[in-house]
Amino acid sequence: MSDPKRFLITSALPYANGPIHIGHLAGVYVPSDIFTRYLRIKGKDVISVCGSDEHGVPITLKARNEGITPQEVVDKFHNINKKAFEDFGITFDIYSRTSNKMHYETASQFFRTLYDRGVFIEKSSNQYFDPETNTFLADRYITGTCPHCGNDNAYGDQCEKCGTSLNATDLINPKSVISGSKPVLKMTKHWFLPLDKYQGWLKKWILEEHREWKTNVYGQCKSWLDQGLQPRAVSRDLNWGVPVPVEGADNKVLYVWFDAPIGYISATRELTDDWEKYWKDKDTRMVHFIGKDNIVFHCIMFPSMLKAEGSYILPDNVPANEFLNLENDKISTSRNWAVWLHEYLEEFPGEQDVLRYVLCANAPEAKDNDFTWKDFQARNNNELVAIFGNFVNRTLVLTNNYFNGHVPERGPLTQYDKETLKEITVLKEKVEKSLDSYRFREALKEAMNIARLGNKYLADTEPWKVIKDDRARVGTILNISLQLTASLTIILDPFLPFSVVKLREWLNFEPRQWDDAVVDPLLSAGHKINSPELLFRKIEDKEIDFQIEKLLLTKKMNREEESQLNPAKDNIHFDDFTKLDIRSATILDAEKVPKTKKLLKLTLDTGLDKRTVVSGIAEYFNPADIIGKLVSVVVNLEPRKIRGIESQGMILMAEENNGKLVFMSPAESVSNGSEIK
RNA sequence: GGCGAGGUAGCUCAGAUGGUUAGAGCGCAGGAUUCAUAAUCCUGAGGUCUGGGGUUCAAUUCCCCAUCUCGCUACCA
Repeated sequence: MSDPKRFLITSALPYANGPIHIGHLAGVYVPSDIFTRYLRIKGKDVISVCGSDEHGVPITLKARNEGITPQEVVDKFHNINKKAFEDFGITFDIYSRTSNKMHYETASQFFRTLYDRGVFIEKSSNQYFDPETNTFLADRYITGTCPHCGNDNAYGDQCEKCGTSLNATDLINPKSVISGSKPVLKMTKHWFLPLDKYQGWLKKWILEEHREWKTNVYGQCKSWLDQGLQPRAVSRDLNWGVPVPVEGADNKVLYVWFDAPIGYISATRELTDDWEKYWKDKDTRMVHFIGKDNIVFHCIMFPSMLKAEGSYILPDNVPANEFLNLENDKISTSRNWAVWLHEYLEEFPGEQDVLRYVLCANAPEAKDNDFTWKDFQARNNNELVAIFGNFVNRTLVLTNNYFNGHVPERGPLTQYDKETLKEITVLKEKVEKSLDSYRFREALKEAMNIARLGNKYLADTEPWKVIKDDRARVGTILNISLQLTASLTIILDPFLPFSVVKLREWLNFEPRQWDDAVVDPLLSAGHKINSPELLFRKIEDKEIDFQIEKLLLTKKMNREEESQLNPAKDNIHFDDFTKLDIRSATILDAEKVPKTKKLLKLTLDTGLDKRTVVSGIAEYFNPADIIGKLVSVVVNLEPRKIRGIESQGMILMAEENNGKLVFMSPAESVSNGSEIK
């Protein structure tokens, strides 16, 4: 691996609609910070940039719900998260935000450059427009009836009941979320980045030149490239975001996926006038730390943008992590299923390193992992306290007791002494090798092995016995133990920065560079050390129980929320009711609609006729099991084509809150075609 | 439905280009030890490597089928 002149580390911009949780940390920020600190202590020219991603529809929706402005929403979370990162020791050189002026300028310029160069395709299409508020409606701003499952509250991009993704124009009875009025279709123009044009280049760049990327990253890219890329819109009709810098583009902003990664550039510009050195010099190595949900944006789209612009460098690697689960459940901001960083910092003050350690040791590098509080406790008590903390404590206490806090002279070395010292070099190189290839868990394990080595060394040499008749030998043993301890302050620096600061104080030892970890001796004989405190404290069962209780409470509240019934709908006239023609019918045949997850094609005997009905129930029923079933069916519903099959009616189902479906069947056998009223 | 990643000891995870007794940490059992936050050190028990086929002298590692988990994406590989 050739050595670049400098590094540019980016960490995924957290979306400013919620606080940071352990999933973010384990997936992105802990590894990126370890990597950055590692490069810094190696004396490399490195900058780490990040910031809040503050645009996009969800933030405007949140603002509307809470009756505040989008700016107020992002101000709140930007400040919370910026502080939480700082307090947690994530050392970004700058934590910026996409709502600031520099970003608007940078993003506009970037767009304009591509625009002037004729990179974009302009396309007009019909989109829903709210005549009352005079705005185009993003998909999320439209609700209506899902054509698949009949849910009345489906969004324009997706029905959350049946999970189908939709086009806003698919919805039956569409309704504007903003005004409640019925939207109308209106022509609107958008700009598309023709990703298909970069397909050939991307294939070569990723599939041939970056085979070393992690399998999850490489596989995902390959999947996209094999499918063939399509032009993708880079603008939206919205008034929250960076305005499209083109005449006649009123109320149009840059789409977030285009806007956000440019945030890395604007953050760098804000940090230093010398920013181009980091973005445009071939001797810079850029690394994107992200979660797996961001892979295509950072490996396909952003590189295409950079390539289209032409003067920028491309990422050298994109070490995306998988996801972290919490106590066997997916972490979810909306369901409050998370360990929030700002809460952790309050509840475990001064114990940043414990969480950093646990999240690194159990990082989801190759597959989704699970965070449990019990594991958190165990790793703290059995590893940090018992291995690292304990070794340090034994060494410093012995030195204070036997040599009054002075580093003793080193006498003649035994073979074992020499091997122990040599092992530091071996382990240091292992840590390096792992970090250089983004294997952080392995790196941490090897670093901890230095403390393990120390414990074993003390157990084998038994200075507390030897002291009775060979004080000089004990001096040598402790000298070597102190050497190990000093090395630890360097090797563990990227992982456990807070502990390392304490340890250095006790050792009375200045910060040193990475390669100094194998300098011998680091502490010269006679050097005075201070008296130590404890590096880590044991975490008690009751603290863990408290955290688990907290999560159980969340579960309970979520359940209560879910079990709340929808309020009754508005009253209707009897006439409206009599318009419905519901009959009993028998299912004659049922088969899965090919290439769908939820749809069954049913043939019914309604007494009046035999007809076909498409129903979104395949997840709950096997076709074979429901043949012969007596059901209720609305027979005068206007026929509708679903997946190319004309559905002539609707089967009545009762739906539990968890989505489970139950047939509304006559309690006793009745003849087909009997009217239900 | 398609595609991608994963399913390895009780738990959390490693296992590059296939090769003699499949690894680590924690947990567990036994022993040693007391300098240390009852921490440490040694030894040991524990796996039909999701299931079923196939290729090969040889497969956890390659191919096919099934199944489960996660992610991406949907008239489309």
